[in-house]
Amino acid sequence: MTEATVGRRERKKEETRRRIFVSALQLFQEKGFQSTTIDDITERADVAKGTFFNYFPRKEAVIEYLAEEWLQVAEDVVARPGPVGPRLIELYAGAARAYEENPDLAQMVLRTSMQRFCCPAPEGPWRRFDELVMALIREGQASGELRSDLGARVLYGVLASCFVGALMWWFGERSEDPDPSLRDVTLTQAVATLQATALDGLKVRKEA
Amino acid sequence: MTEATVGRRERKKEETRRRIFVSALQLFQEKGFQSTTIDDITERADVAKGTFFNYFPRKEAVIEYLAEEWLQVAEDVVARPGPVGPRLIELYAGAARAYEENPDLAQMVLRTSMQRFCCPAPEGPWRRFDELVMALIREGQASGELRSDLGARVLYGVLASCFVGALMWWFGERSEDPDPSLRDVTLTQAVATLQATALDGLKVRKEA
DNA sequence: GTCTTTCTTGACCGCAGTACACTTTTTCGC
DNA sequence: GCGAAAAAGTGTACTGCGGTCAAGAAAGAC
Repeated sequence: MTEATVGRRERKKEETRRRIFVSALQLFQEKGFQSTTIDDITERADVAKGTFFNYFPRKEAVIEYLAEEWLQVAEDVVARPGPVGPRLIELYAGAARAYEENPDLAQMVLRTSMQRFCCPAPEGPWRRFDELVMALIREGQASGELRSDLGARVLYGVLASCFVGALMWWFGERSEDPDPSLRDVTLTQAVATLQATALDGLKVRKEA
Repeated sequence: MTEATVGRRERKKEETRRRIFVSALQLFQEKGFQSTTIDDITERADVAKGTFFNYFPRKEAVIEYLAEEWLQVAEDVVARPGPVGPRLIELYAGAARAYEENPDLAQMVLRTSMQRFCCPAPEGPWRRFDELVMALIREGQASGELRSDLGARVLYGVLASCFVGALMWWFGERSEDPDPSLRDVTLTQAVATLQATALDGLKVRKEA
């Protein structure tokens, strides 16, 4: 019963959410976030306007929902065993790959995230991402892999920044440089390069 | 003529812009950016709604205009003689001070800037800030003060990130830590601490 | 004065989000 | 099975705000 009964209603509900979600993302990619109206979305999803708000309280909530899905992937990475360093890198490299696969959507996610990070108390998926990375850093500090003379949150700041920096570099190269070989540098490479600078600062210095 | 005639109209225009600008900032501080309506602003500035859009194409343009004013200060810092390092630091420390003096407004500026940085081609004041810091970095590379094995834009990425990281740390400490002594760490201190990690990566390594 | 240019005005539009009364579908006790 | 309660969906009407626009007022040139 628990399987079949929870079914019908729950299933239909999930299906409707999915239809709205997918329609919205399609339209965002086709016409951009701003130019897509709720009416566009509900028409394509074949539901009434009010139904949209049953599932997503605001238009941006669709983007937040997408962020949540991507976050699932990130959580799997963090849960893996082994040293902290590679997992941290993989976390950001994964984000970079998501970005390359779907720049338009990723940009919307990033833009929304950025806004959230600017306010003292980020909420929802970003708060969880926050805690996720923080836990990973604390683990690294406990195991002696990461330096402990600075607080975990400082290290988190550097790490997050490293990614932001990579993004900026990537955007910069792409828009400024007419050389196509340089323009084709991947974001993943950009993240790797940034490790050579900022990320190194996080590690325990063996020579000093 | 050029002095007296440029007067009347020109003067009134500037005065109207100022009145709208100041009213807007006041209201943003009193009720927040979102909750302030254009009607609120125009009512306080005692002009018609349409007049607002003669001066600021969008609501956020008020924030951009504020950013532009702050940017003037930054440009003076960059123009100063001497080694590049202290000027770079002063640039960000200045921003940090502006932040501490007026957190609410600065947060809005930051939020808007963040959004702009996320798109490949930042425009307006941010583009100029971009060029400003880039020029400073190139100067440092030319004089041998900053490492040249990485492109100027990479270093810029690290530098900008450093500031973002400091902000995140600052927010984090403030919201999480109940210890008031820790909560009173200034953003300027935060920036300084971040230098110990990310910023060091920029410098020419003398021992290696 | 009158002509031209520039600025101001308020009515107007489109869209996000709300409210509500109503229909349809699903669940579940009996 | 059946019928009532609960939940999800529909459609419409409404509010509020960001942003536009055409017509009118003010400033300067002559």
